[in-house]
Amino acid sequence: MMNHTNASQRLHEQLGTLIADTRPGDRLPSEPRLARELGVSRATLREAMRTFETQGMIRRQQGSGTYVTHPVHIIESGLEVLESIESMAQRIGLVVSMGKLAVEQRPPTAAEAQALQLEDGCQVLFLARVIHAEGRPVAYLIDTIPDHLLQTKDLDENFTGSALELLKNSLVLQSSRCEINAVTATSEVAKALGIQRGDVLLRFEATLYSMDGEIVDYSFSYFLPGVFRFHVVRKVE
Amino acid sequence: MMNHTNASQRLHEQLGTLIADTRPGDRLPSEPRLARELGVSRATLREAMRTFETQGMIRRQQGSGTYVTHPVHIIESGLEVLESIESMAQRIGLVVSMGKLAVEQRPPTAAEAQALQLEDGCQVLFLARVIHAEGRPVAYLIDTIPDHLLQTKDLDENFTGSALELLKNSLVLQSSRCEINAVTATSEVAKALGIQRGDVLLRFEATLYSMDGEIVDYSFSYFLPGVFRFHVVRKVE
DNA sequence: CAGTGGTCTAGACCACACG
DNA sequence: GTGTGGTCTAGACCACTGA
Repeated sequence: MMNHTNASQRLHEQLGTLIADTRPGDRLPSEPRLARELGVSRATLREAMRTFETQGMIRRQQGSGTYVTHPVHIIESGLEVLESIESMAQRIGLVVSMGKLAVEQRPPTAAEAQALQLEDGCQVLFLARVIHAEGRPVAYLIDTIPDHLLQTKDLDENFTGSALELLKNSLVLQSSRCEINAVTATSEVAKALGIQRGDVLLRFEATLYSMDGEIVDYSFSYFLPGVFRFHVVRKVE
Repeated sequence: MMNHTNASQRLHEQLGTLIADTRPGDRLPSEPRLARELGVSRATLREAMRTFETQGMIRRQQGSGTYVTHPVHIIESGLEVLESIESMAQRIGLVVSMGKLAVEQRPPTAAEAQALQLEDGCQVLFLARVIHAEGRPVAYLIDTIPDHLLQTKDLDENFTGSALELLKNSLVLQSSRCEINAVTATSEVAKALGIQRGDVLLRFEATLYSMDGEIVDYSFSYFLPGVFRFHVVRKVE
């Protein structure tokens, strides 16, 4: 076989069986050791591990080790209806919780001002938080909301991470325009989700409209592939 | 320099300005030379280049060089309606064409048989092709169709790459169920699209239903991020 | 043929986790 | 402190392109 991909493929298979043979929660051998045992360099091994990490089969924790993860139920959702992650998870009996939360009240960036169609001098409430399912980070959500609609003081200890639920309290919402793309994780997002910079993520960029046509929320949502299964029914013609 | 991300960020900025200052179509300095000039190793430089390649700003061609690409018009489409890429492109006045085409008539794999709900002994028509826009590969499409619906002989020289148009000729179609995910390119797909293995792609996995409820097509579509902008309107409640 | 990008190696230093 | 993963380096060999 001249095919030079066989080396990578073989390594991929070896890693796959190793992970399959390891009990969930257990730790894999360290990278230097595993690289030696498999006869490849650490860089190559890490590249091969990336796929499994992306699929959520292993979790790498700096300073501690690489662990085989417990399989996570897949969160499935149609995209036609806007739904919070909690709501999606609840439907399949999955427990989700909010991890790190960052709140800022500040002037909007140029992009935010444009997306929200804000006048000069307005401020926005900025929310960034990690969503966990079964103890693992699975999504990173960023919302930017005009501060005449929502302010820091409106966030109490009952805030679960869903900006949607929060806005529903004081507004009648209409719909969200959501752009879908595939991106690689920046350092910031990678850190929040416990993955590596450069790993692949599904990204939603959305603007939320209230019933009277006002833009009330501009958000970025980053989802771990493998945990979420989003679908849409597309009609012909 | 305490912040270790500053090195990467600075490199990213340097690369960005270099690309911006280079005329589209022109070649960048070679990797070894550029790495020397920027004071980083080739591996680090290549990692930094990956982002720009993903965004379609540069094109790397083995044995030849790295070129700054001409900006491509963005192909925008809503997902509610199933539409061929040609049709999408036509709306914005973009010329698309089919690149490499592979056709097979063979028994289905287990996954294909399950997705298409085929009985034993059936055969399928397998279509894989690259779609180009403005001379650049932008999508890789794979369709699997039961061979009682479509056969190799039905593909004439007028085949443009759209399985949808082909099926419309003989069937009344209803809708498509499309799962959306972010993936990294396999060697096969990377080669077809002229990107690197491991680069990020948007993937649609779809099953197409005819008006009488029969599954008539099972497909995977891989899209270059940056070229396509898919959106969906999500209603509240 | 020389030069390019694609891949891999061995080794190093760092920030971090955990005892 | 010790060992982990995260990152970077210098160098090598390969497949491929194009003169």
